Amino acid sequence: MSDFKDLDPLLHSQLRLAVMSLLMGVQSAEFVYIKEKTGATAGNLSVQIDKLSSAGYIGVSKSFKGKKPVTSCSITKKGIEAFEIYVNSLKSYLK
Amino acid sequence: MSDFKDLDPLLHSQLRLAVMSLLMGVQSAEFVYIKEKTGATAGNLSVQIDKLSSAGYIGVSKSFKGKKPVTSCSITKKGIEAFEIYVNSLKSYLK
DNA sequence: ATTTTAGGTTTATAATATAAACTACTTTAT
DNA sequence: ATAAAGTAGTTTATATTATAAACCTAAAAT
Repeated sequence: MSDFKDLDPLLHSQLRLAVMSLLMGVQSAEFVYIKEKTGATAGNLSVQIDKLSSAGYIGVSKSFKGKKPVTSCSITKKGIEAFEIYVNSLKSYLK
Repeated sequence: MSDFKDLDPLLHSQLRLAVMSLLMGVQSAEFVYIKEKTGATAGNLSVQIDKLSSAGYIGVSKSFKGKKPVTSCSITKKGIEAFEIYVNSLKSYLK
Protein backbone atom coordinates (compact mmCIF):
# COMPACT_ATOMS: atom_id res chain seq x y z
CA MET A 1 0.00 0.00 0.00
CA SER A 2 1.69 3.15 -1.05
CA ASP A 3 -0.79 5.97 -0.47
CA PHE A 4 -2.56 4.24 2.39
CA LYS A 5 -0.89 3.11 5.57
CA ASP A 6 -1.46 -0.47 6.70
CA LEU A 7 -4.03 -0.92 9.42
CA ASP A 8 -3.11 -3.25 12.26
CA PRO A 9 -5.41 -6.21 11.55
CA LEU A 10 -5.76 -6.86 15.25
CA LEU A 11 -7.34 -3.47 15.73
CA HIS A 12 -9.22 -3.32 12.46
CA SER A 13 -12.12 -5.33 13.81
CA GLN A 14 -15.29 -3.69 15.00
CA LEU A 15 -15.45 -5.44 18.33
CA ARG A 16 -11.75 -5.36 19.18
CA LEU A 17 -11.61 -1.70 18.24
CA ALA A 18 -14.60 -0.98 20.47
CA VAL A 19 -12.96 -2.81 23.35
CA MET A 20 -9.73 -0.89 22.91
CA SER A 21 -11.52 2.41 22.52
CA LEU A 22 -13.39 1.75 25.73
CA LEU A 23 -10.26 0.71 27.60
CA MET A 24 -8.44 3.82 26.37
CA GLY A 25 -10.78 5.86 28.54
CA VAL A 26 -10.65 3.93 31.80
CA GLN A 27 -8.18 2.35 34.19
CA SER A 28 -9.83 -1.01 33.85
CA ALA A 29 -13.18 -2.54 32.94
CA GLU A 30 -14.94 -5.77 33.72
CA PHE A 31 -16.04 -8.32 31.16
CA VAL A 32 -19.73 -7.75 31.80
CA TYR A 33 -19.37 -3.99 31.53
CA ILE A 34 -17.51 -4.27 28.26
CA LYS A 35 -20.12 -6.69 27.02
CA GLU A 36 -22.88 -4.20 27.73
CA LYS A 37 -21.10 -1.18 26.30
CA THR A 38 -20.17 -2.98 23.12
CA GLY A 39 -23.34 -5.03 22.74
CA ALA A 40 -21.22 -8.08 21.95
CA THR A 41 -22.17 -11.66 22.74
CA ALA A 42 -20.18 -13.23 25.54
CA GLY A 43 -18.61 -15.78 23.24
CA ASN A 44 -17.43 -13.28 20.72
CA LEU A 45 -16.12 -10.97 23.42
CA SER A 46 -14.27 -13.80 25.12
CA VAL A 47 -12.49 -14.69 21.88
CA GLN A 48 -11.58 -11.10 21.05
CA ILE A 49 -10.32 -10.36 24.55
CA ASP A 50 -8.09 -13.41 24.25
CA LYS A 51 -6.65 -12.08 21.02
CA LEU A 52 -5.97 -8.63 22.42
CA SER A 53 -4.45 -10.22 25.48
CA SER A 54 -2.24 -12.60 23.47
CA ALA A 55 -0.97 -9.62 21.52
CA GLY A 56 -0.09 -7.86 24.74
CA TYR A 57 -2.50 -5.02 23.96
CA ILE A 58 -4.49 -5.58 27.14
CA GLY A 59 -3.97 -7.23 30.48
CA VAL A 60 -6.57 -9.60 31.88
CA SER A 61 -6.96 -10.55 35.50
CA LYS A 62 -9.44 -12.96 36.99
CA SER A 63 -10.71 -12.71 40.50
CA PHE A 64 -13.89 -13.03 42.53
CA LYS A 65 -16.41 -10.45 43.55
CA GLY A 66 -18.09 -12.22 46.42
CA LYS A 67 -18.68 -15.64 44.93
CA LYS A 68 -18.85 -14.55 41.34
CA PRO A 69 -15.96 -14.73 38.94
CA VAL A 70 -14.91 -11.41 37.52
CA THR A 71 -12.66 -10.80 34.54
CA SER A 72 -11.00 -7.42 34.50
CA CYS A 73 -9.27 -5.88 31.51
CA SER A 74 -6.94 -2.96 31.20
CA ILE A 75 -5.01 -1.57 28.29
CA THR A 76 -1.23 -1.88 28.28
CA LYS A 77 1.40 0.61 27.14
CA LYS A 78 1.84 -1.50 24.03
CA GLY A 79 -1.91 -1.38 23.47
CA ILE A 80 -2.05 2.38 23.80
CA GLU A 81 0.75 2.74 21.29
CA ALA A 82 -0.88 0.36 18.84
CA PHE A 83 -4.19 2.17 19.17
CA GLU A 84 -2.57 5.52 18.51
CA ILE A 85 -0.73 4.23 15.47
CA TYR A 86 -3.95 2.68 14.18
CA VAL A 87 -5.92 5.90 14.56
CA ASN A 88 -3.17 7.81 12.83
CA SER A 89 -2.98 5.37 9.94
CA LEU A 90 -6.72 5.43 9.59
CA LYS A 91 -6.56 9.12 8.88
CA SER A 92 -4.97 8.42 5.51
CA TYR A 93 -8.28 6.81 4.54
CA LEU A 94 -10.58 9.53 5.70
CA LYS A 95 -9.42 12.44 3.61
CA MET B 1 -23.65 -2.34 20.10
CA SER B 2 -24.94 0.36 22.34
CA ASP B 3 -22.10 2.84 22.75
CA PHE B 4 -20.51 2.11 19.42
CA LYS B 5 -22.23 2.53 16.10
CA ASP B 6 -22.12 -0.39 13.69
CA LEU B 7 -19.57 -0.13 10.93
CA ASP B 8 -20.72 -1.05 7.43
CA PRO B 9 -18.84 -4.34 6.90
CA LEU B 10 -18.50 -3.57 3.22
CA LEU B 11 -16.46 -0.50 4.02
CA HIS B 12 -14.68 -1.87 7.06
CA SER B 13 -12.04 -3.59 4.96
CA GLN B 14 -8.65 -2.06 4.39
CA LEU B 15 -8.63 -2.41 0.64
CA ARG B 16 -12.26 -1.52 -0.02
CA LEU B 17 -11.93 1.49 2.25
CA ALA B 18 -8.81 2.59 0.38
CA VAL B 19 -10.61 2.24 -2.94
CA MET B 20 -13.56 4.26 -1.71
CA SER B 21 -11.34 6.89 -0.13
CA LEU B 22 -9.50 7.25 -3.40
CA LEU B 23 -12.68 7.45 -5.44
CA MET B 24 -14.11 10.06 -3.07
CA GLY B 25 -11.45 12.43 -4.36
CA VAL B 26 -11.73 11.93 -8.11
CA GLN B 27 -14.33 11.73 -10.85
CA SER B 28 -13.16 8.31 -11.86
CA ALA B 29 -10.09 6.12 -11.68
CA GLU B 30 -8.74 3.22 -13.68
CA PHE B 31 -8.06 -0.24 -12.32
CA VAL B 32 -4.32 0.02 -12.81
CA TYR B 33 -4.18 3.40 -11.12
CA ILE B 34 -6.15 2.16 -8.14
CA LYS B 35 -3.93 -0.89 -7.98
CA GLU B 36 -0.83 1.30 -7.78
CA LYS B 37 -2.24 3.74 -5.26
CA THR B 38 -3.49 1.01 -2.97
CA GLY B 39 -0.65 -1.43 -3.47
CA ALA B 40 -3.17 -4.25 -3.86
CA THR B 41 -2.68 -7.34 -5.98
CA ALA B 42 -4.79 -7.43 -9.12
CA GLY B 43 -6.77 -10.44 -7.95
CA ASN B 44 -7.68 -8.95 -4.63
CA LEU B 45 -8.57 -5.63 -6.20
CA SER B 46 -10.75 -7.32 -8.79
CA VAL B 47 -12.72 -9.12 -6.11
CA GLN B 48 -13.16 -6.04 -3.94
CA ILE B 49 -14.21 -3.86 -6.85
CA ASP B 50 -16.84 -6.47 -7.68
CA LYS B 51 -18.18 -6.29 -4.15
CA LEU B 52 -18.34 -2.50 -4.09
CA SER B 53 -19.98 -2.58 -7.48
CA SER B 54 -22.54 -5.22 -6.49
CA ALA B 55 -23.46 -3.08 -3.51
CA GLY B 56 -24.00 -0.10 -5.79
CA TYR B 57 -21.25 1.86 -4.05
CA ILE B 58 -19.26 2.29 -7.23
CA GLY B 59 -19.91 2.12 -10.95
CA VAL B 60 -17.62 0.14 -13.20
CA SER B 61 -17.28 0.61 -16.92
CA LYS B 62 -15.12 -1.39 -19.25
CA SER B 63 -13.74 0.01 -22.46
CA PHE B 64 -10.57 0.05 -24.53
CA LYS B 65 -7.71 2.48 -24.57
CA GLY B 66 -6.26 1.76 -27.98
CA LYS B 67 -6.20 -2.00 -27.97
CA LYS B 68 -5.91 -2.42 -24.22
CA PRO B 69 -8.83 -3.12 -21.94
CA VAL B 70 -9.47 -0.47 -19.34
CA THR B 71 -11.69 -0.77 -16.28
CA SER B 72 -12.87 2.55 -14.92
CA CYS B 73 -14.46 3.02 -11.53
CA SER B 74 -16.38 5.90 -10.06
CA ILE B 75 -18.17 6.34 -6.80
CA THR B 76 -21.96 6.55 -6.82
CA LYS B 77 -24.24 8.75 -4.76
CA LYS B 78 -25.07 5.70 -2.66
CA GLY B 79 -21.34 5.10 -2.21
CA ILE B 80 -20.69 8.64 -1.09
CA GLU B 81 -23.48 8.39 1.46
CA ALA B 82 -22.25 5.06 2.77
CA PHE B 83 -18.73 6.39 3.07
CA GLU B 84 -19.89 9.42 5.00
CA ILE B 85 -21.95 7.34 7.37
CA TYR B 86 -19.03 4.99 7.88
CA VAL B 87 -16.63 7.81 8.70
CA ASN B 88 -19.14 9.27 11.09
CA SER B 89 -19.74 5.99 12.85
CA LEU B 90 -16.04 5.40 13.09
CA LYS B 91 -15.71 8.52 15.15
CA SER B 92 -17.48 6.83 18.04
CA TYR B 93 -14.45 4.52 18.25
CA LEU B 94 -11.76 7.15 18.14
CA LYS B 95 -12.55 9.16 21.22
C1' DA C 1 6.74 -17.97 -34.09
C1' DT C 2 7.37 -18.11 -29.32
C1' DT C 3 8.17 -15.48 -25.20
C1' DT C 4 6.91 -11.68 -22.35
C1' DT C 5 3.94 -8.20 -20.75
C1' DA C 6 -0.56 -6.02 -19.76
C1' DG C 7 -4.91 -6.20 -17.79
C1' DG C 8 -7.50 -8.39 -15.69
C1' DT C 9 -10.76 -12.85 -13.59
C1' DT C 10 -11.48 -17.17 -11.26
C1' DT C 11 -10.59 -20.41 -7.84
C1' DA C 12 -8.49 -22.25 -3.81
C1' DT C 13 -6.89 -21.46 0.78
C1' DA C 14 -6.03 -19.12 4.98
C1' DA C 15 -7.70 -16.01 8.38
C1' DT C 16 -11.67 -13.85 10.85
C1' DA C 17 -15.88 -13.12 12.93
C1' DT C 18 -19.76 -14.92 15.05
C1' DA C 19 -23.18 -17.60 17.26
C1' DA C 20 -24.48 -21.75 19.33
C1' DA C 21 -23.49 -25.06 22.57
C1' DC C 22 -21.28 -26.06 26.66
C1' DT C 23 -19.05 -25.67 31.58
C1' DA C 24 -19.05 -24.37 36.23
C1' DC C 25 -20.95 -22.44 39.52
C1' DT C 26 -24.78 -19.47 42.35
C1' DT C 27 -29.27 -17.94 43.40
C1' DT C 28 -34.06 -18.53 43.65
C1' DA C 29 -38.22 -21.05 43.76
C1' DT C 30 -40.77 -25.46 45.08
C1' DA D 1 -33.35 -30.83 49.45
C1' DT D 2 -33.78 -30.40 44.79
C1' DA D 3 -34.92 -28.58 40.53
C1' DA D 4 -35.03 -24.52 37.61
C1' DA D 5 -33.13 -20.32 36.26
C1' DG D 6 -29.48 -17.03 36.19
C1' DT D 7 -24.45 -15.42 35.97
C1' DA D 8 -19.99 -15.43 34.02
C1' DG D 9 -17.74 -16.84 31.09
C1' DT D 10 -15.15 -20.66 27.42
C1' DT D 11 -15.00 -23.83 23.60
C1' DT D 12 -16.27 -25.37 19.26
C1' DA D 13 -18.42 -25.26 14.90
C1' DT D 14 -19.78 -22.58 10.99
C1' DA D 15 -20.23 -18.80 7.94
C1' DT D 16 -17.91 -14.91 6.00
C1' DT D 17 -13.86 -12.47 4.41
C1' DA D 18 -9.47 -11.56 2.66
C1' DT D 19 -5.83 -12.90 -0.06
C1' DA D 20 -2.77 -14.97 -3.19
C1' DA D 21 -1.97 -18.20 -6.67
C1' DA D 22 -3.29 -19.89 -10.90
C1' DC D 23 -5.41 -18.89 -14.93
C1' DC D 24 -7.14 -16.42 -19.30
C1' DT D 25 -6.97 -13.41 -23.46
C1' DA D 26 -4.83 -10.35 -26.33
C1' DA D 27 -1.01 -7.37 -27.61
C1' DA D 28 4.13 -6.32 -27.90
C1' DA D 29 8.56 -7.57 -28.14
C1' DT D 30 12.43 -10.73 -29.55
